[in-house]
Amino acid sequence: MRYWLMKSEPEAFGIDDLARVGREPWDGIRNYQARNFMRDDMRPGDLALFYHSNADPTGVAGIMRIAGEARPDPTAFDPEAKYYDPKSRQDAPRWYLVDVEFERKLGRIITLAELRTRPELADMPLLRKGNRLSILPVEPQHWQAILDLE
DNA sequence: GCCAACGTTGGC
DNA sequence: GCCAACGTTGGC
Repeated sequence: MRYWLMKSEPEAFGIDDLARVGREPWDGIRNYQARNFMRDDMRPGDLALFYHSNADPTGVAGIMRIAGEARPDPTAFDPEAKYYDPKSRQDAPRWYLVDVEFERKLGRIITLAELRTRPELADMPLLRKGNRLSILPVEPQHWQAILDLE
């Protein structure tokens, strides 16, 4: 089983929203690296940190479970959708999503600022300068170290 | 709201 | 294939 970190702006969709709906298609990803992680490397049962970006505070807010194999992102086909991409066609989908399930909300937000103070997390891709990827793999030892902060 | 970082697009 | 222009992400 692998571990992941997935970012969302809580103003659009946060951990409380996921707690309410239980399960959600993680749509709107329009970055090839992030897509490849979902399509090629994620498996049902994998766990992911739910990370609040562009938030106050920004940081890890909860845990969710990958609930199924990747499938084409239908919002890419919809001209009315915010993330419509005319280059993604039904017979040749360009963008994919995975469904995620709520696992639990953390007792508190583990902030980005706090993660940055931990030497054992220093080599996490999340903390590398300029990294904007919205889906990232997390090493098991980093996963454990983050949850130990809770 | 600003801006650094960085990915994508498209002209050549 | 290069690279300038442009758009987006996301921290602050």
